[in-house]
Amino acid sequence: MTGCTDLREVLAGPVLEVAPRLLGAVLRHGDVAVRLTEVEAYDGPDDPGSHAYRGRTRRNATMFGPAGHLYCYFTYGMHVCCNVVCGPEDRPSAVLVRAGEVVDGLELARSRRPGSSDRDLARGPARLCRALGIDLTHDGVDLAASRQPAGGPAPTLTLGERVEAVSTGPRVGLRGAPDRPWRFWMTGERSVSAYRPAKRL
DNA sequence: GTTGCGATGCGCT
DNA sequence: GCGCATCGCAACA
Repeated sequence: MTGCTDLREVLAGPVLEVAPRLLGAVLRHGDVAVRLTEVEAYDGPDDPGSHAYRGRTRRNATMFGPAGHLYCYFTYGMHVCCNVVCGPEDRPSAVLVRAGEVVDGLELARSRRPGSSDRDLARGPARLCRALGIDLTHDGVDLAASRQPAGGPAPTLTLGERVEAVSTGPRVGLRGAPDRPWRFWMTGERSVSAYRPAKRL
């Protein structure tokens, strides 16, 4: 905890540099903590895969704000996914948190995802949010906030050591710009989401 | 291990 | 209306 300023500073860097640094970081919400093993970069207004591509709307407003905030959105009628907003403030960029390994609060995480194996608890962006208990009410929270707001714990992020073995590849599940190798994961990690190569075309 | 498909509702055009 | 930064389950290898 050296701090919040450090975190904010790191996250305000170029998204393609920030993304790999988030590998190994720990996202905590209350009693449950997840060590991130897979992330995906969304860079600026010119990225056809990004929610910010078509300009600012009510939903993606958080992406246009300062780095270090959590951007949560609802998709596919039933799932919540979350991103860490990063980059300079005038550039809507974010890193989608795709998968991780539960490192604390295992019991609670299991109870939120009954029937799942421990390995699958946070394997996938929507699963990870569910395991952590993150929902749309957490959209816009400041991960580097020094104080917890009243009314319950807020998610926090702690950077880890820089991970050496990082693999990259194309992003997952996008229609636009599937070609950019902006997905990062820890090489050999089994908790990365199952990638469906060569989807429909 | 893989591939295929339906569920489901909000945000945007 | 349409599409979606997905998941879980069923079927198959």
